[in-house]
Amino acid sequence: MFKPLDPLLHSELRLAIISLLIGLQEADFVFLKEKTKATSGNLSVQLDKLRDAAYIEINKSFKGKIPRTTCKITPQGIAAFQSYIDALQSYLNPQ
Amino acid sequence: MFKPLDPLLHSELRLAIISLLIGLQEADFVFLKEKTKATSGNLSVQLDKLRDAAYIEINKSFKGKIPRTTCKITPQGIAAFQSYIDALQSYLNPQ
DNA sequence: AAATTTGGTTTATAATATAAACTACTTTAT
DNA sequence: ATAAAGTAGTTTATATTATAAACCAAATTT
Repeated sequence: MFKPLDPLLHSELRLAIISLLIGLQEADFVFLKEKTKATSGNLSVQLDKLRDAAYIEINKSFKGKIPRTTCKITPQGIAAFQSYIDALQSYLNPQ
Repeated sequence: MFKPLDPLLHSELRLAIISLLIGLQEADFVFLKEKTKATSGNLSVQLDKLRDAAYIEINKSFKGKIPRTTCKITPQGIAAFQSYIDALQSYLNPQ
């Protein structure tokens, strides 16, 4: 009847992050922070959780003197998002 | 960009409860428990939260000698569900 | 009449989300 | 040169939420 919802994606901020990354090749911390309106702390924590699950990759570098954190969705992340949407259907249109 | 997701509905069990009640006129505790696979304790707590938000009404009676708790969605509950689905769209198809 | 089942509620614990405080710089103004 | 303010985060503490375990009262079964 109801498919379980991946708890990692069933979070407003993490879902927003993945939504953005699905459509983009790469996005950096500042961009994600602006788009999601998240606080830095919350964003930092949730990005780590997504990376720990291998849903995204996080790369740290420098743009001149300024640190830059870029994020990229992985194939696992894409698959998880697809499953999440699929599972949601079972709630929106239950049999 | 991203519409906020009503935290009351953004919960696997509460979403399942509302999903069921949307399609039904009324459902009782035992029915909801079977369909959602929730434990009694969890179901009890989440039903109270939905009632506190006036998303559902809870009615207690007896079926013969046995207690019976029935639930019914309210107009506010229906509206909240609609908004939730609408907000979800902003995550599944972000601009 | 003891054990089990039904239909729950309450309470305790674990997990999660969030904000506040902090770190390590860089840039700008004095 | 130094102080103040800004950037880009991380860490830690706290509040909220979800979940399970323990419990209760009555009914039913053995």
